[in-house]
Amino acid sequence: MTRIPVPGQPVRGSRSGAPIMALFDLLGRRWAMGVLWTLRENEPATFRSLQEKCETISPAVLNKRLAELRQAGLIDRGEGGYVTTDAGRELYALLVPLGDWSKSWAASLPAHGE
Amino acid sequence: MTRIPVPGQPVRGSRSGAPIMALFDLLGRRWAMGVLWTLRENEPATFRSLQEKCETISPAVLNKRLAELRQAGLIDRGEGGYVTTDAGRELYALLVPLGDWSKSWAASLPAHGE
DNA sequence: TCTGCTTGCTATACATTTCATAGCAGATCG
DNA sequence: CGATCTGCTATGAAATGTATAGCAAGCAGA
Repeated sequence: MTRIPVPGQPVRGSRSGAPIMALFDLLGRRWAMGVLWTLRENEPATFRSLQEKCETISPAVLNKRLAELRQAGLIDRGEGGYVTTDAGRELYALLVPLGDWSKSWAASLPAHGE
Repeated sequence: MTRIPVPGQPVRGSRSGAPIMALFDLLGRRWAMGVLWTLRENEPATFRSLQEKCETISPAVLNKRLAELRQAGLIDRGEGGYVTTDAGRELYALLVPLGDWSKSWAASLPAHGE
């Protein structure tokens, strides 16, 4: 099983395991925020539907992220599939402003990268 | 040079390049949020001092993240070292609530993981 | 019960990213 | 000319992620 970053123990980025660093470690894994975002406050989502919504995620990684997010108490498996927990919804709420901000950020960029 | 996720173009997680997905791609790289966090609104930081504050980051990755964050317009190189831009400070401000929340999250976890 | 479909994954092989460490070139001091 | 600090590059190994195939379980209908 994947070892998830635990606050209070050394994590990538902090030997002390400062909560924020543990969180950054957890969320700084490919797709972690994307999955949480996709799950939102919506209906329970099945593994396959999450896979589709995430467009390009591979099942191996999706499975890993789901396991980590569950261990972290952010999501859970319910009747019809995966759902966010209270904690997950709280965290999601904190990501929403990022969504708003990202639009103005996008607008401020050259818009044609490489 | 590292190719950074550009809103409006396909990024990891979205063929459409939705701004939030581009942002998640950028921030979902190891150390990206940690570097931004470490840089805060503080004094300009030198490469070496950032390396120390980040404890375990390797120079190769630090250099890569700095280049990406600069391309993304979040940080810049000033007189005494690296500093956050206005946009970087805006984004940092959005991360602050995560720092607060992470403490209650930490408290709610079994606290002894594996 | 056989066929076909969906579901949640696992297996495999390969590519990319990150880590850890060494060390270099340029600037500054004495 | 050292000695030291700077920002970084080089390198090899390990960890992580990608892409695709496919399996086993659970249903539905015939």
